[in-house]
Amino acid sequence: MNIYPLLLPAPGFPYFSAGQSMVFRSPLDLYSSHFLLPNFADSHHRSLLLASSSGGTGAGGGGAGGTGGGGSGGGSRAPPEELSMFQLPTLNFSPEQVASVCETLEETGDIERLGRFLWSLPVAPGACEAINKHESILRARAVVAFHTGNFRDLYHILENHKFTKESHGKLQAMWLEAHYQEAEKLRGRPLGPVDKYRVRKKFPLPRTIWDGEQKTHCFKERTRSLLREWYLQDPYPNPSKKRELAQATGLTPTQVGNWFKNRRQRDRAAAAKNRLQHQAIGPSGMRSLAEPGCPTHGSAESPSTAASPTTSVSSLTERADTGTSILSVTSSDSECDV
DNA sequence: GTCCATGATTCGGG
DNA sequence: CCCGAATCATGGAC
Repeated sequence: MNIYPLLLPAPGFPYFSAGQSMVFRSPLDLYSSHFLLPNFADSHHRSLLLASSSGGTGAGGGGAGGTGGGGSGGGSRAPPEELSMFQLPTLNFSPEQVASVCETLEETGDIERLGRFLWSLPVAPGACEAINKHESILRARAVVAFHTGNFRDLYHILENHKFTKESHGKLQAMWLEAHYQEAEKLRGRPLGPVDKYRVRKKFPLPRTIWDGEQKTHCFKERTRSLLREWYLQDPYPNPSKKRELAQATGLTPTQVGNWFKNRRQRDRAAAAKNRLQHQAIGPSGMRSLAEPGCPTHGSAESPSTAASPTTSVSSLTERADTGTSILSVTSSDSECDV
């Protein structure tokens, strides 16, 4: 799930990190930042920016490893002498222009350049606030923080600014991936699915990047019983039948297909297990098959056994393929109403 | 925490 | 495409 390949954090990356152990950029970085900046002051800043990024000539391709972030948000500030130096050329563009540059750089994927650009922005209190109003700029800062491994900053940005739905997907992926990477580093081995699940549980998405919509876990019972009925008649529905069923249930044809596929797979697994136990314990011991834990729930519903209204909402399984009839009643089937 | 049920996804085969 | 098999993801029960 490594959607955003992580760049190694550049040494001396200052950002708006919590102020501890600030390391400042090299003179070369500073110089290249300044060299770059006048280009943005005019109305062609976007095209100039892009042209310089591809050419790698002089200032454009320069900047060495020193990525940087917007000097706001987290609170750290450069010492006065440095502040006065890089404040000078940065006040020529409007927040809108800055946002526009951020969007362009983010789209092109030039994260290092985006970082340098953000880093060059003014740190004066008024300017910071104006700039922080723009989602593109905040998102850009989050992207750069992620790519440089500044996860504290990333979390701080994501937790403290409300983002629109359009940004949610990307920001959520960064939130999770950052937490995965931290957890992985902590335990010194790759995370399995369960580990990741626990990480997600431990660090739920902040509401600033999540609209609170729950993913559906189960279909409605009405949907499920319909699917079971049709499955009984034909476990291999043709495409038109699938569409029809999709219409009737409100699911997509793919979901219907998945449901049938899963149903068949789990019936087969149950049958296999059934056979195995049959061989192992002999015919006299078949009673144990109806015990909980045997994954025969929710399989094909026999019309004869489903006749009772009380059992029709439960799952009754008939193992026609093995010649033995197993009835198992699940309660889980009726729990979910999605 | 672990196990289970269940929907979704991936992958190789035809 | 669809299939089966394996696996992932997720919510819930215990």
